[in-house]
Amino acid sequence: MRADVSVASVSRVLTGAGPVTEATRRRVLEAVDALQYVPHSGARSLSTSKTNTIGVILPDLYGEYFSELIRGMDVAARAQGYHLIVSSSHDDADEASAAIRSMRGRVDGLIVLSPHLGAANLASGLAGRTPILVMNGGADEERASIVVDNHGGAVAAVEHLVAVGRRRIVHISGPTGNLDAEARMAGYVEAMAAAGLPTTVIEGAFTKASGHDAGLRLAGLAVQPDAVFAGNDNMAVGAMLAFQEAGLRVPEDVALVGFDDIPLASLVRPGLTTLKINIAETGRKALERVVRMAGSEVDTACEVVRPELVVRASSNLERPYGGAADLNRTDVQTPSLEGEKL
Amino acid sequence: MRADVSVASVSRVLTGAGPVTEATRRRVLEAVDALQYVPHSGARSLSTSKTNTIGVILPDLYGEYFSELIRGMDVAARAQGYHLIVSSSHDDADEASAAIRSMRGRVDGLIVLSPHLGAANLASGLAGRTPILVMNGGADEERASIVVDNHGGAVAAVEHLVAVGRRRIVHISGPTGNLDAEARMAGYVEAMAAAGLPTTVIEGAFTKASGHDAGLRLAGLAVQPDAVFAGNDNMAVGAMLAFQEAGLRVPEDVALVGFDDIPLASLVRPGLTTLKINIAETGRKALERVVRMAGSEVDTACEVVRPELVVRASSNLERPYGGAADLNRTDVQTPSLEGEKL
DNA sequence: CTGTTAGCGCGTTCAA
DNA sequence: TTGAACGCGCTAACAG
Repeated sequence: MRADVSVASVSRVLTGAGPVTEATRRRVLEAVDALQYVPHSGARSLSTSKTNTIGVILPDLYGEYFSELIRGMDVAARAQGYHLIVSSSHDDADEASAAIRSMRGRVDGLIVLSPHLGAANLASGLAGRTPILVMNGGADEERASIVVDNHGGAVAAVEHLVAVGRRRIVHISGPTGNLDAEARMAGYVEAMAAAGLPTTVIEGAFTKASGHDAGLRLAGLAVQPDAVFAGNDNMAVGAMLAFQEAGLRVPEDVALVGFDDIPLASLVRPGLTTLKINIAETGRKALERVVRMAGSEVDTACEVVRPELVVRASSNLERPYGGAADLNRTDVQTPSLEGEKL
Repeated sequence: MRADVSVASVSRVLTGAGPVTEATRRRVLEAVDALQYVPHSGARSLSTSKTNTIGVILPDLYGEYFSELIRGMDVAARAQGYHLIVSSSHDDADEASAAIRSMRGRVDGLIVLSPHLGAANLASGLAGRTPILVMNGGADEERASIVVDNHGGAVAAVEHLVAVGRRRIVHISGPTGNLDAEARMAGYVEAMAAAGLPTTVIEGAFTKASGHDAGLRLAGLAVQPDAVFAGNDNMAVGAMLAFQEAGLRVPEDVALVGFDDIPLASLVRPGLTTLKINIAETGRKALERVVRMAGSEVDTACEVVRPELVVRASSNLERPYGGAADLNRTDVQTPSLEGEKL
């Protein structure tokens, strides 16, 4: 060794654990500096069985919902001294399951958002005791999870549209098989029934393009709807554009409500009424919980995120430009999240 | 061992290397299945000194530019059997440098986008021979890099605005210290000089909010500009909203050009004229190059991405709704990228 | 307080 | 073809 010390002393100095004399400590740091030595975190992980890394399994990275979520997780991860490893674009359960398996020995915990992964896949996916937090829409009694109150949000959306005088309210749903989508649709159906109104559902795919398609079809109908509740903001924005291209006015002819409150929702004209989920904040919570679980804290709670109705101009005749003030609003309270950088 | 074989045989079966009898091979696979055995990738990495992981160092995850970029990288990574580990929110060189250091032994290569990191920091950051590809705006003679032709793009923007009859063209710049921002501003200044026009620059921060602020200031001027070239789309959109709130019409009163062609650019009304960078595609290329470098292929090339002027309604009186067709367009050619999922 | 030693879980020599 | 031993770089337990 450059500093005439053993590897153990070096380890002690670098990890900060164990007793070291100030003199040797200085010698070690000096040598580290001279040799440009950087510890090999892979080897450290093998020795400590701690990787300080959390894996995130996503269906896809497209759309602002997921990028916001990852941003929230990443900021929290940095604060906790953790790294984030992302894995997306899993089109089926097998792929997602393989992705989970390949994470073994690489992560201390997992956050799973892939709706393809049922409880069975999760159990078979990882042999050891890798903590898993699921956020794929299905409430899980046994496992740590975060779910959005999709049903309640959808009911609030319909009730709002009814309150502003709409009656022919159509729902553009998310894809079948997606639990979030199905819960939102169920809430719509129930609330419409409660209001004594007939239901109409067009299936979308949570994408802007599918919302656009649905909007064009609705605009071409003999009896057009006077309101649309879309399963998410992405589709709502697509539908809004379709309506505008077809010469329909929003909200005068068709009121529009989305779901999620992605950043884009407050930027489109008219501003989009939606059910706000504090996305980045939810990501932060998820990461902090899984980190605690990695510290062998038991956690089988199912946290429910309740979306909040944010009324903007798309469903409100009295607020033509509502939402502009949102530009300077910071949703997440963490100081480091303030402002919006490139 | 469950299958009465040595660890070596198991290794041979699982890695596919080395000679194995069909009989033992079957026994091993059977035991693997029964035991729910999953190889420990961390240990494997230590042994092979291959992590199959690429690290991405970002200044921040905010905004569509970076999420698109990561998406392109992630898709390519999966295709190559690689994982992606992201690390963002490094506000200064020290933090970013620390982030790089903590990646040692964790990744096979690095893609660095932090503009804070000069060549010096990069060199001192990683001791060993971890391949690094830089994309932080500065052309690097020695190192593998991908740079955008910011100067050329800015010149094209100004020439376009001049061609459609604008004269009082103001630039909203990105933050000082950001190399991309500075090159775009330089291109603006040069092109304006070539056209014999006076320059005005307002400094922004690449954020929507800063573009909004700049827009409000410009709208309040005694002599308002008849065109604005913003350093990126984010700021252009912010300025567009500010103009609309101030009662200015785009493009009739003020034409607007952005930079990047983020997905939002074709969605705002009017559609935003911009300099298109195929963001996801650029991310894909970056990942593939760094993976090749990890396979000890030497690469010190500096690839230049030339942005393409996309004219939409924000600078064109004859195309009030230009950009709607973009909804169904797929920028990246990879099949798995088609459509736009939640 | 410090140095020596034994694993962490794998891939990879070598000898059998 | 297979199995036993070694080493990847580090930390944790022990002994000095």
